[in-house]
Amino acid sequence: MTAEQDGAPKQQTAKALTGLRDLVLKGEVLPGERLSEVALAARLKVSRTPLRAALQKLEQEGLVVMIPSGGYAVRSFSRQDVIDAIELRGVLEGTAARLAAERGVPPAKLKAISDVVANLDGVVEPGPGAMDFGRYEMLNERFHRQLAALCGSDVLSREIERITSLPFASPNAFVNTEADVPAFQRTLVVAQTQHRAIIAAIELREGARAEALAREHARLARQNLDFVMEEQPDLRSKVLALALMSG
Amino acid sequence: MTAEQDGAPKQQTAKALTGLRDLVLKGEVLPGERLSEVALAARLKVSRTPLRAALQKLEQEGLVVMIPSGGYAVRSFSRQDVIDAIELRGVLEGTAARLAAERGVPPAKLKAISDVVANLDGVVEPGPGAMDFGRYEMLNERFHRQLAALCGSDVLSREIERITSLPFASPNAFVNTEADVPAFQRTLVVAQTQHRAIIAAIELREGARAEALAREHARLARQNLDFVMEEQPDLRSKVLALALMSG
DNA sequence: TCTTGACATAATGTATACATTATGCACTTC
DNA sequence: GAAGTGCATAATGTATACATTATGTCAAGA
Repeated sequence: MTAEQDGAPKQQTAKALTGLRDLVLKGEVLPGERLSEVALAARLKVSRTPLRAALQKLEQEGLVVMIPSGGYAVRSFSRQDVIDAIELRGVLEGTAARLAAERGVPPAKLKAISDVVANLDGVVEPGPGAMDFGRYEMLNERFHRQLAALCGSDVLSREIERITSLPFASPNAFVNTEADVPAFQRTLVVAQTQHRAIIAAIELREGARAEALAREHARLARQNLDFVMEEQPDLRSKVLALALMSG
Repeated sequence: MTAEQDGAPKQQTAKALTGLRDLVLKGEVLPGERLSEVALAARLKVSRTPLRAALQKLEQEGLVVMIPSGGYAVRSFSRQDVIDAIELRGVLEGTAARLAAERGVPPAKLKAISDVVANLDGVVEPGPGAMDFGRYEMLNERFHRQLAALCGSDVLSREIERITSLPFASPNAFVNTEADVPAFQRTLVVAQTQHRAIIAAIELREGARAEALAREHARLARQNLDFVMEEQPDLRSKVLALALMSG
């Protein structure tokens, strides 16, 4: 038996990818430190070959960087990097919204995303019991995914997917935190208002407004970032997405 | 001798990368066709391992796509894909210009890019003899590269570099063609005017204007694309960057 | 004749052996 | 005592062997 014993032969690289991503995001490998291939391969129970494939993919995602002398290291992000990534998500989602408005959207797609917005209303509306943040997270991701695909451009949706793969640039990056901070819960109401407005602008073919709204929507993430960093630093450990940020 | 005989040991993947890119761009491997690893490895005189690394990098650049059943194929781009890639370059360069204006630029960087613009003046100005398109190409690439780095955001410049790696989204994609078409030469004058205006807007901290100008600047590429496709289809073969475009 | 099945072939995915290069440590020398 | 050199060790980059899976062909049956 030269090949693998347990998993399917083609999924070793997937196993390495998810395992490695977990190690990075959970902070079990520190930024800047050189990632030993043999050690990681042993730890993840895969061979070096699929591990190297996973490292390359993670470099493409931006989580690790190549060391000039060879090998890889966990990338460390400055606060400015986080700000820029959020800004960039706003710009790209803004472009998706503008192009959708300018070029028009097939009714089926418009109905699908409108349904998501309607479902989000049910989550955000103050009702009996606590707000279901898990459900919000799921619907919010679905909204942003559908928005990225709304204008039908593969080139654009690929790019949005790329920048969104950075955990702190994800639309849900700060949602987990909000559960613990009552003041944050109200930002979800604002966010949902923006969701509605973006779709309305697209339906009305108001491209500039749709773009501006989507940009401002991403800006909420930056607001949350600033709040965590400057007013409640103790919250920072609760935001898993910020584990990669130094400083 | 198990290792390589000729090249340096760490540069086999670079050799595979450039060689494979050439094969794709020169159209020696047709879009949609499955890329045989063994055949390519033999053709490029490298082993399968660095070849696979190169394939992964090219997938990240967007030139090839994974086949669900395994392996890779040359990606085929529709005309809409080309349009979207150009639009996206405009959006990203616009963001670079806006952020540079909003955040300010260190004088050294500003002087460097201003010098490039000044040198471009010398190329575009109608003087004795034919226009030096090679020099324009070099300076134009330098201008766009410096613009991408002007605001100092690694996240943004990485993204611009990515989209620009698609040959038809490169700032120089249509410059080669212009040499053959006198009417096109005047577009270089317009382009240079826009170069000047973008830098001026950044110096004046006029972010919105800088962004709009950079977007409009990319739009020149789309104009050239439309001209080639609709008015002079025979020119299409001269634009190497369009070899990947189907339809 | 068309469809379906099995089989042979070839190609990918994985594992591992090998060669080169980088890195850390000890020793020598100034 | 500090700095530079040489060597041993370990890690990366590359090549290749192996196992599984996909694919195309041929034949048999409807």
